[in-house]
Amino acid sequence: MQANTATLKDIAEKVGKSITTVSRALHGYDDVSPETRMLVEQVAAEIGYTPNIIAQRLQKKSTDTIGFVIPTYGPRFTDPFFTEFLAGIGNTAVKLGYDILVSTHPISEEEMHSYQNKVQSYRVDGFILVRTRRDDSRIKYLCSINFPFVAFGRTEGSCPFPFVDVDNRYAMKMIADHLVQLGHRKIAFIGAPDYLMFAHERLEGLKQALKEHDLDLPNTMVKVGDLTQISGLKQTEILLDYPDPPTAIVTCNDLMALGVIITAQKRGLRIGEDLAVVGYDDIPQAENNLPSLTTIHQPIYKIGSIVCDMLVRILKGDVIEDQKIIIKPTLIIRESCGGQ
Amino acid sequence: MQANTATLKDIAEKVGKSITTVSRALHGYDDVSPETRMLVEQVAAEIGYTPNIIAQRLQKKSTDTIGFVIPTYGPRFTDPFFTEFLAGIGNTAVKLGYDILVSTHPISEEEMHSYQNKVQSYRVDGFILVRTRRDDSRIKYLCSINFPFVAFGRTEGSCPFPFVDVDNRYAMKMIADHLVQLGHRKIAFIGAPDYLMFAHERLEGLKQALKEHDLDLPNTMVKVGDLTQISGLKQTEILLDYPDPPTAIVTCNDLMALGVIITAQKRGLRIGEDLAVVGYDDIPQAENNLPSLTTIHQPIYKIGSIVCDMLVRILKGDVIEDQKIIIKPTLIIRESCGGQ
DNA sequence: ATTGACTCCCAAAACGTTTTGGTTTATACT
DNA sequence: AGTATAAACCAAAACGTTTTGGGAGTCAAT
Repeated sequence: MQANTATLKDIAEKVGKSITTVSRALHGYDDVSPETRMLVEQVAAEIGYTPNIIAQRLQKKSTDTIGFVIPTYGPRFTDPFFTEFLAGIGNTAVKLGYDILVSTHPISEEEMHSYQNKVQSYRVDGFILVRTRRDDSRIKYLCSINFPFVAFGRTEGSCPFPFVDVDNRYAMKMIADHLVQLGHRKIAFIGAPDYLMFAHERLEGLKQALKEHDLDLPNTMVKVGDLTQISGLKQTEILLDYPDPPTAIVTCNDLMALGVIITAQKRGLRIGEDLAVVGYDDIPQAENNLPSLTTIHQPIYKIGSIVCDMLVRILKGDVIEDQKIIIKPTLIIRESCGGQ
Repeated sequence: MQANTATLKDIAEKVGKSITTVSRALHGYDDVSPETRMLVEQVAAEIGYTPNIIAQRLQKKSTDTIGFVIPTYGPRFTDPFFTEFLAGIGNTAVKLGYDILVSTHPISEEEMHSYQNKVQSYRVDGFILVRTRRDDSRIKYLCSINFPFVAFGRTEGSCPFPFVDVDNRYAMKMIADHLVQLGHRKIAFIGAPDYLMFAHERLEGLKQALKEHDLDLPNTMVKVGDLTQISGLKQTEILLDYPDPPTAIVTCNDLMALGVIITAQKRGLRIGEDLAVVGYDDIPQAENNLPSLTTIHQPIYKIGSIVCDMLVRILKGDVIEDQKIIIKPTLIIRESCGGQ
């Protein structure tokens, strides 16, 4: 069953030196003679020696592994966000010599077990957190035991921790300004559950930005979706059934925005003229859709990469000067709002 | 930095027994008196003992970890397939007590290093392979060293290995029959690079199925995409520019099919009437699209789950009676082919 | 009094690595 | 001749677990 089982001991026997010397030779210590080092390296290559990572980890008391728990919603779970983010952390981690331990978990009580278990059994050195909640038990837990982690997103709790976040309020302000400038006064919002920090921020951001234009965002114009296309589709039905429907719909992510467009098109509305639609994320489809989707671009891949890099630096004991990174997103204006 | 560091030794000291006895008590051996066992369990719970997984692994010489390498294409990589598949293996793995080590890697020379490295340094006990190639160096390598793995998809090589696959030729036959029955004679195909086993099978399957209807699939009617929406979009431009364009376009996945629809719509064609479009995968969007997409449904989540389960059984030394599972997909008829 | 069976326990080895705290030998300096 | 200094090496401990191969004590049957 096993390919390779060469150990330091095997090398030591071949070269007639001790295990200590072999180990030190391979690690570049300077108390090994050049000839010995050469010989050791040669024999190691010859018999195909690869260090046993598990033994190294036991001795170092670290795992060089980063934990990443993907919160899933139901079995038909698919969100472009996660593959792109995963690619970002994955490609960075491999460069820095770290492994990624991924697990998937519905948001639930048990979710915490997943974290606790990984911490307590020394499976990972640190975590990357995503989809932060306003009241986030994961963050509370990790803070309380002082376990290293970096989050994509903030929380409302008081404990300080390193994170990368996108300026959601700024994004909503850009959207509001753009829509108002195009003449819209009746604007609706399809958000996500309010316990999600980013959903809350986007809603509050939109409210505030509209207020600056002396516009109100009444509760009837705020719907809660679940970030899937189909929920965008359904919430739009409700909004468009109003006697006085909105002329613009802003959504919490592109997937839902695509749903909005479909419902509107089914009703014969012309997107960009009868109804303006704005998404959030700038997934690849936003650009190719018909009509193409005006949206907020967040560099997900890059954020994954930054988050991973920060975590590794923390794990290596570096002092992080900039623990709280806030990224300004950009508004990508396309066809779905018309007025071009 | 660390929460918990209780070891067997700590328990042993508290209860005044040896480490051996404590270990055996916790593992349910019957050479421990009931009182001792009770006491050990109580103390363990009290001081919050969790076994050090790394030490266990070193001693057991196994990692209880499954490797999964996601082949990525460029940084804007996002494919709904992978999140759903990952959720399938992830949720199954956690139930069976296995970890998943995910890494992302472009298809390249180095990709093999990623596998070799994980094998040689004892990082994983087995692999799950996906997107198999007709000539697959990963499979050759793992077979040659007799390392456990299960694949989603087959290969053309001769070495036998356990896999789950979808009957691609059967799927294409269903599509061909359906289209021919609707009266189509000029059918085009937008595939994926031919080195991918599933792309090859689907193309060959379509050719063969058409031949049974005395229809030809000329090379001009076969385009190669890269599974992204935008490539579906572009290849369709070419097909529709022909003086004698196809009346139906079959694609290798739904993302490309969505691209086909967009290009056709931009040109003012009515999908389902002027042009029939068929996808493959049945991603959630296929159902919600306007028009909804006729496609082949593959139970990706379930396949992930089965593959994971098979691998774990192999790792545990079970004899697998059914090493080659072939799943019959279903044709989901929706609006994009019309004729309903 | 011995034997055998049974119950309960444990010291030590093993997994493969890195690190600690040396020793030995040769060379150079007083 | 004695003493530093440096170069090259290594035995043993440590990381925390599981397993091996026993041992000691009790009780009942011979």
